Amino acid sequence: MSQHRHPGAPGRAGAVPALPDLPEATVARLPEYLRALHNLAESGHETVSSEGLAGAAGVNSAKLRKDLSHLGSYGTRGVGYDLALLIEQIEYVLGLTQRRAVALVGVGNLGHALAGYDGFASRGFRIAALLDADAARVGEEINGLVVHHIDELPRIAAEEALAIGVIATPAAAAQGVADQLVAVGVTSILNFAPCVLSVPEGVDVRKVDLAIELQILSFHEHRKASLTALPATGGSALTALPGGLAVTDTQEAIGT
Amino acid sequence: MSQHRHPGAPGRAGAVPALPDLPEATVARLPEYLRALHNLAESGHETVSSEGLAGAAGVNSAKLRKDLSHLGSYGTRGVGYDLALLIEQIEYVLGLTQRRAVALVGVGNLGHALAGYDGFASRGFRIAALLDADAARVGEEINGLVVHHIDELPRIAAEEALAIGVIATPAAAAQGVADQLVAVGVTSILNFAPCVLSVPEGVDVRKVDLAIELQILSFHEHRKASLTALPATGGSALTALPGGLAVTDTQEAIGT
DNA sequence: CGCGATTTGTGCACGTCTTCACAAGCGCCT
DNA sequence: AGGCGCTTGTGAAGACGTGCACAAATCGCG
Repeated sequence: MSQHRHPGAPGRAGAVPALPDLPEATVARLPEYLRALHNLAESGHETVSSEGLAGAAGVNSAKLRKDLSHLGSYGTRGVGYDLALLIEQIEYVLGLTQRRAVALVGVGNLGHALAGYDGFASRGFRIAALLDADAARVGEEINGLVVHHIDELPRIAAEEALAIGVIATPAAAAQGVADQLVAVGVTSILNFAPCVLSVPEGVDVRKVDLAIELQILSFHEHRKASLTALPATGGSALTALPGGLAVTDTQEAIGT
Repeated sequence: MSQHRHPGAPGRAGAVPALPDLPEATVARLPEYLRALHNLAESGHETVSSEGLAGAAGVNSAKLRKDLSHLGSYGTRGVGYDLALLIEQIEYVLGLTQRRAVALVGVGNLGHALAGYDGFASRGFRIAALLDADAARVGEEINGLVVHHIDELPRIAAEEALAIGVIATPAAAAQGVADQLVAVGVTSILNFAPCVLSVPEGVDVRKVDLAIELQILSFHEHRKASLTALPATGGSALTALPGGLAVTDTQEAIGT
């Protein structure tokens, strides 16, 4: 296929260039590729092979090639991918060429950490507002941003085009906050509260739950322990374990 | 199948009861079911139907039944699932009956938040150690725990059976910390640093990256915007957008 | 005791994701 | 110019996950 569909002119928005609809699994990996590409670019590389990039991103090289092929990407056979071009392509597809405004609701323990996290700014995100329902927290300044009351959300949304809402409140308050975010036009929500949000169709919700991740790991620990215990005598003690990893064929190392 | 294999006697460990090896997707959903079950139990319910539990967990009821069937669970047809029994089963399978010790490395912004997060303790986890490489942070007390230097990891691991390591360091330090954790026998790592860890076989790594989640949402925002722009005149302005969600058939609401 | 209402557990078909293996294409060296 | 080695892009097969639809099982009631 030398006939490319010119998937997008990243330079300037305006002409809508018919985004290819990527498999969801591919979309989830693109940010990882992007990070790896930036790292490689800083190390002075100009091009990279699928093998090299796959290694840096922790995936299979065939998977990587198929992922990139979905966005009609430019790579040259026998050489590899041009770093700058590929970065530009991925950033365009992910919509990172426009700096999106993020509203962070809930300035507790986690909210503080998120407000101070540089990973947001380093990609194309800008925290446009810190909000909280607790009047005692309103006015506090975090990382150069002042905390506003959640009731000011409509006013702020009118001034700034909020793209994404981040919920870092207790579970009990999360649904109400989600409703308020949806009401002012936010259609993408990142939810850190341990609860299920119900939102109208067309609104995307992604959930991050630290406790869930730990429980998944706990399951694998449990399974590994039962596997190593089986070939043993049977009723031996389960006191001190470490020393050398014995397990052999269990699970792949990198989880998704 | 009325012949159950007696999948596990949650009361007491010792006899290893041949954990069924569940599909990974099922394992990832079990913690969510567990949380929903606890909520329902607090509301005074004794039993719950697959439909009811599925609603509370935000999944399809058929999926839920299939998931539960994998762990040979007890439900009674015509009635539903017994809450207490199901909770016990899931907690056993996830290995939450034993309180696992977690070592948290990196007490920066995020580490502070994690150290203060109750979600750990509320499930079967206990932060056994706070560690950091920065001598200025050693000795600081967070949430009743004292920060130790990372070099004390071997000593701490000898005293407590560390089950899980949590890495909340900058990306540059993460691989070194992972190596140290592996060296003292940790076989499960939860990585918050934005980088790929390479670990020996048999070690499980799960990654949580806030920036990646935002970028995935950004993609969907970008796609939604391009979809709503297409049927319009073509070159209209992309200034203020909200007012009413127009998108119809786009994506399911709850992401995984 | 039998019947109907209800709900679980599961066979089956479908869609998505992954992985292999290889042809097509590109650059370099002679 | 021609050949050779290397790398991309992709067809095809297999693994995995999902959802429907229904049989089997249980309870409650007349």
